[in-house]
Amino acid sequence: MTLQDIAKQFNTSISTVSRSLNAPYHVKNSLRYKIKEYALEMGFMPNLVATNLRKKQTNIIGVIVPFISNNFYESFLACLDEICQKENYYMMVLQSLNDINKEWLNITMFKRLNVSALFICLANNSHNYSKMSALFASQFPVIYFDKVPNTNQVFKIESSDRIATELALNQLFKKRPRYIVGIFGNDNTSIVRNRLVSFYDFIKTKSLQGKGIQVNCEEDCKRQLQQLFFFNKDTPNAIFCMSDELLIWTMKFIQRSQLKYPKEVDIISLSNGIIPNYFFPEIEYVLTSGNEMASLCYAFFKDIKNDLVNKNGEARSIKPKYFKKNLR
Amino acid sequence: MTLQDIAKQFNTSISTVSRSLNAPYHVKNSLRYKIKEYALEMGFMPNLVATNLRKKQTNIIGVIVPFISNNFYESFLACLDEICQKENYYMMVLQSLNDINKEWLNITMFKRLNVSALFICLANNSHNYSKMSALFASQFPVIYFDKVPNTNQVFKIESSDRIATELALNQLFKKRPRYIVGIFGNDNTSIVRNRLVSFYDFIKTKSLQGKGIQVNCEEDCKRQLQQLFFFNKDTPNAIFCMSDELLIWTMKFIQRSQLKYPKEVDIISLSNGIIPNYFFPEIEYVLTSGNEMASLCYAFFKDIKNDLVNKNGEARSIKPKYFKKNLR
DNA sequence: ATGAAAGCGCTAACAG
DNA sequence: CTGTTAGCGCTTTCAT
Repeated sequence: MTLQDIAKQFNTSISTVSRSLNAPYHVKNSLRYKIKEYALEMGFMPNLVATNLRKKQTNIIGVIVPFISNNFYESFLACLDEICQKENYYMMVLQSLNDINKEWLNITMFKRLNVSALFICLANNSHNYSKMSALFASQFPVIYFDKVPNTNQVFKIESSDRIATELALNQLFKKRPRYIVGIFGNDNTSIVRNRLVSFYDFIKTKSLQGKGIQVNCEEDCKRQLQQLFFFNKDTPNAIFCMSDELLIWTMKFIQRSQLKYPKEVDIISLSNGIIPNYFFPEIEYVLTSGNEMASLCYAFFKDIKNDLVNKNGEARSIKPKYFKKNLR
Repeated sequence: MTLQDIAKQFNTSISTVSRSLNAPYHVKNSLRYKIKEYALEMGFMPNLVATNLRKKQTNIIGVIVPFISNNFYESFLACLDEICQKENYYMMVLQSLNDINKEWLNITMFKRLNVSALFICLANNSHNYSKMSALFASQFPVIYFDKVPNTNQVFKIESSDRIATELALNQLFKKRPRYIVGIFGNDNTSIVRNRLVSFYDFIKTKSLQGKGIQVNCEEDCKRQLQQLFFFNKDTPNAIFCMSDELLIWTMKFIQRSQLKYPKEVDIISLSNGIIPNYFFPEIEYVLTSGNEMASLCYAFFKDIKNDLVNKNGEARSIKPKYFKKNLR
């Protein structure tokens, strides 16, 4: 069923039908009502592909993340999805699997689909952003979030790694820890680097005993923690985990070693709030939720869109706030 | 940059350019090479929207799931994504949030986008499938998976709830349990019903003592388990969880109550294999992975697609196999 | 208030 | 092997 079909039904033209459905004020009321009713009754659904081709706009917001199945991105996507629905956009998600070739493939896909905007969290070591910025540039906004390029020439929303890390460490600090272990991923992303540096800065400022370890798998994590907890003179009594995944590995170690927390060892994590509640007692954490970042991305997008129209588009960066949870 | 632009560059027609790029055998080699090279160099990307309008085909496989952030769907999506990439399809995911209105919105969206196929796991209590089947019907295949309509008139891939449940219970049975608790969701889905019935059938057949409880939240789960474990004459010594979420709640109870497993209570779960490894010792489980279902969906789709061409399309249903993991 | 017509970028049937 | 042409379904300008 197309506009054509409806037009025939009323012995009128395609334009009139189109106008009845979209720009009501230009069609005689009586006719308009009849057309709308008929369209509704027949379940007419305008072909998006045709509309998009004509309008050169899709109302699709393309999102690229390394993995869909990650607590942080999940919360980001859930929130963005909700916003999009309210605002009459469609969210389309593709994952890069941290593969920069796949990332590029996804980018071109979105370009060819004429998406209205691209929100992207870069794959590790991605250098695609230079090509990409050129590609979309003046046509559609590209907003980088979470893992962002190291340049000021783009729109980006970074995670405030330093603030979140300090918030968590301060929480541990209140309970006068003797020796803090920081557990970090061992990939070379800005996130890991920032959190690691903030960790050591904090340790230094507070004149604490502390050690940051970088682990690449559960086994590695276990090995390093065993070393620290059972083969050292000084036993740590506080742990900071920079992510959910690391928290899981750490908790496996804790349970295996039958260490009591928070009594023998105090634990805090950066998290989007799901995993820490899988354990009893619940783990303290600083909420680094994707929700806020999604809201910021969308707000940023609307802002830029207007700017693009006014030709004032200019690189800017925003940082979200963080909150502590499950505190004792 | 469009075909037009390239055509001008070589003083030739749009068709020749199009053919050079898509149907090489119809263009003189020398010209073809030059055109392809030029297109590559200039980073030409054919407009998908135009192609789709013309071909009435999008190469997008639309997927609707209740939630993206669910271990089972994650594995399904990850696997399907991989397949799609290999086969030159794009996977587009929308979530219904178990809201049948949002589900319907998503369905119409996919319809209007002319997707090549729709894979859908129904929202709880959805009755949209009757309208939907009519909508897509002969045009595109609709494949229902996991939560499927209770009719034989559609293409569907069900989970083999009975087989998976029996596999898990048999594993418990080997260790001669005195009293098995089965923990089930309390939504009225076919999955819950099937697993619950299988549970009781098994208990009966083996003449075991057993009780199935249905819980709707962590608190409820705790309350009911406390009752069974601490306020009853007979204490259960084996637990069967029908899903990951229930396993998490159960483990919270176990840890809180300081029950030892597998010594004091043996635990097994149906799972897609992530959550059971969050605990130490790891929990035994029967793998109900989304991966296999994704493969089956895609294979089914290709099959139906050919059938549709041959006008032999006929409702069929397939069931996947399951495997046990983490066994002791 | 309405219709005719152009055209978004592409493919494919047809003619040569 | 190549160009011309029609048209996918829709929006929008320009007449009337």
